[in-house]
Amino acid sequence: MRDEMQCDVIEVHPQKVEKIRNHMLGQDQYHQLSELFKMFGDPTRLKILSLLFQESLCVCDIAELLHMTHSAVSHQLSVLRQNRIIKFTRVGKNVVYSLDDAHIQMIYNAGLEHILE
Amino acid sequence: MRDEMQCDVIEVHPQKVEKIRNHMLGQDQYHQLSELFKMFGDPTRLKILSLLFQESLCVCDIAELLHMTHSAVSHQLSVLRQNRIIKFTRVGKNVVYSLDDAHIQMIYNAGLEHILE
DNA sequence: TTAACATATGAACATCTGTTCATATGTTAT
DNA sequence: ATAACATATGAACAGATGTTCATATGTTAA
Repeated sequence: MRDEMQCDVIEVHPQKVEKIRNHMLGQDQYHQLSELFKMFGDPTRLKILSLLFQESLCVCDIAELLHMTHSAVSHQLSVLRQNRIIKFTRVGKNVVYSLDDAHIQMIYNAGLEHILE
Repeated sequence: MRDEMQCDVIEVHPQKVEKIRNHMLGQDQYHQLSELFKMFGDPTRLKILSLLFQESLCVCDIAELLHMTHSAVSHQLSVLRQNRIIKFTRVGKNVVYSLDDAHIQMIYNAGLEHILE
């Protein structure tokens, strides 16, 4: 019934624990959720997102705004694309990136509210 | 005026870029924000948070619920504590952890809404 | 077609992250 | 004080992450 944990059954509050366990998400959902939040866990990607909240932009504009190489920006855009945070359309020589989903800005804003107290 | 970027001023849409630049946050704020989101970027920490949304818990209960070693849980709790996501109080032999701020659940829920479409 | 521009991508690299293991600290009951 | 329990912490390690560099792909204009 119990595993090799050190603390005693009496100490662990078993009914409390069982009740909480029933309300947990599935493993896969925690994983999905962490992958989503990882996208917000890097300053470069946050900057890119905050730019795209204002306006759709090409790689070149983003690189200029962030003072970064095109390559570094393109790699991050690729990550954001793969995680369906942003989408893109080709316009002539340029590839224009924009937000894929309104949820994204809500998550960003929820975090921003927190750090601004 | 411009740096060693490859693309031409005409291509970069300079007034568009300047307008957007004025609305950016400071470097430090992007960093703070990314540090905050990093806390949500790991399944173990998400699980711990989702437990604490329901109820304050001691390390032992959390380890039991997550089938993890006390040490691994304690390390993550330490990270969450240092980033002021959770707080703790000692109750006899136990240390009981709980949420530090209502914002935390809002951020989590915003993410959860997104992955649930 | 060729040259020039815009973006993408693979490999390499240094750094960061999360867990484990061993050990230390702190609390309570005896 | 001592033993047993609960938690914390440092070092070490494997795996993930972000940037750079070199190169490839794709588009447009000449």
